Amino acid sequence: MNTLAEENYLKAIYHLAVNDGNASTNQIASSLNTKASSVTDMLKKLADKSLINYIPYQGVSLTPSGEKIAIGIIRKHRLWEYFLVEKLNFKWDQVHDLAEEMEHISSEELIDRLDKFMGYPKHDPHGDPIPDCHGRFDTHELKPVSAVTVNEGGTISGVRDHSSSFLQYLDKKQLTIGCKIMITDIIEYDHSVVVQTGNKEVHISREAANNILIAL
Amino acid sequence: MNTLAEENYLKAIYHLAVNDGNASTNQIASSLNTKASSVTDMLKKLADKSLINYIPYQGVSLTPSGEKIAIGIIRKHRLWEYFLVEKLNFKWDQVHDLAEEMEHISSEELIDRLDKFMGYPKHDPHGDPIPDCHGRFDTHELKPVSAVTVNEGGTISGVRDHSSSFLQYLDKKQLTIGCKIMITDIIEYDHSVVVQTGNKEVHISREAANNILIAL
DNA sequence: TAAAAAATTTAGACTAATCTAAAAAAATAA
DNA sequence: TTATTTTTTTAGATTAGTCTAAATTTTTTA
Ligand SMILES: [Mn+2]
Ligand SMILES: [Mn+2]
Ligand SMILES: [Mn+2]
Ligand SMILES: [Mn+2]
Repeated sequence: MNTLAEENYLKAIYHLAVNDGNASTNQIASSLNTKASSVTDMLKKLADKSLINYIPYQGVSLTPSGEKIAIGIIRKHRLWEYFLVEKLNFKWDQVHDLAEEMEHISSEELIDRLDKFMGYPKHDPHGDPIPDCHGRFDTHELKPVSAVTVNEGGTISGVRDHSSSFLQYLDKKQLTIGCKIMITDIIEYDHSVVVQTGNKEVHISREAANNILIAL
Repeated sequence: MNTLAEENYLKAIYHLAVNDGNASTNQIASSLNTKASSVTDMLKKLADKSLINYIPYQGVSLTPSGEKIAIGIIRKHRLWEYFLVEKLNFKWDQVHDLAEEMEHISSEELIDRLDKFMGYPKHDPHGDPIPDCHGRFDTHELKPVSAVTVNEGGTISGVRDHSSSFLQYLDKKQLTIGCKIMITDIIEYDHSVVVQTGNKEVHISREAANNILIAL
């Protein structure tokens, strides 16, 4: 099928192109910790395989077959993350790097059986949607806590920052996926936010508020 | 750590050297479906890393650190095979190739947690012993059915041929790991064997009898 | 709109892993 | 023990993926 490097490029392009549908050489290079010249080489290879639309100097987008592969890898990544947390009791801040490796296990049948074994979960430990075996997934809108007004609230359903340090910080503050929260105050001075969670009140920075996503 | 190719070479050398402690270039080449010249190149690399003892023209053996790596890979291979059969309901003839890929997932912690999750199984679906996290495993003697006399019997505890076709054949004859059997007759003409299993009697060739291992 | 800066591609080199063909060493046979 | 065969190693190429440095194109700034 495709090499490990090709799969990583397709996935990176998919994530970068979610917004404007287009990814630049430098964006890809920085997201894969590689050099722009290496990216150019690979873009030619992927274009030859009709997995991306590549116009030199103009950036790239995925073709339908490229997108199908990318979504397949994301499906595997998120299912393995779910497995690691739900079955092997890893913490949500420990699983990403492991899943980066496991997402390249090639068997479709394996991943479909894993999906069934776990009861067809809809979201990974970070709240991200898990594509089903046809590549479909829900894409409901979430709001960053920083965009919510006082006395509004909702359920924590996602994060924008997936770094271990941020996830550990959320654990400590008991702000995890599924928690119902209510914004009780916004400090004018630094835009930090006071949040009611369960019986506790916690105080978080504007930056943290910007990286926590809730469903209203 | 080590590359995928290096891991495969170490594992191949381990399996080949089980008997006489030594593996030849050609043996390694044929077990990895590669050419002798490629093997020579890799042997130099592994010797540089002190993972094998290599004397040109004399074959190789694993050093203690090479053996430790090889056993670690075999542990992963067999634990994943167990997982695939016990948790994902694959058949015993479907899991080897999948495990060939999964055995290279690098995390030790992952495999130790998987081991715990499954209750520290001692044998894989083919009866082969699973090394524990220290690399220890039991090595009790098994006898091929072809070496057993009439009216003797025991429990099927291993196979020498791991091919899908042989495993499917055993499934069909209901000769699977854990079955208690008794040899009721040995045909003089072709050394084929009549075996009592449960309430049935099955007739198997000398070759098949040679590839079924029992504990007395 | 011309100059400067930034982004991207090209040129040329490197490593890991593989191959074929030829040379060398070891094992076997006459 | 010499000749033949088999095994193993060496020599020289190839492919995927990466790099640095230089050239080119695009974008921004003045
Ligand atoms: Mn992840
Ligand atoms: Mn995730
Ligand atoms: Mn196997
Ligand atoms: Mn096995």
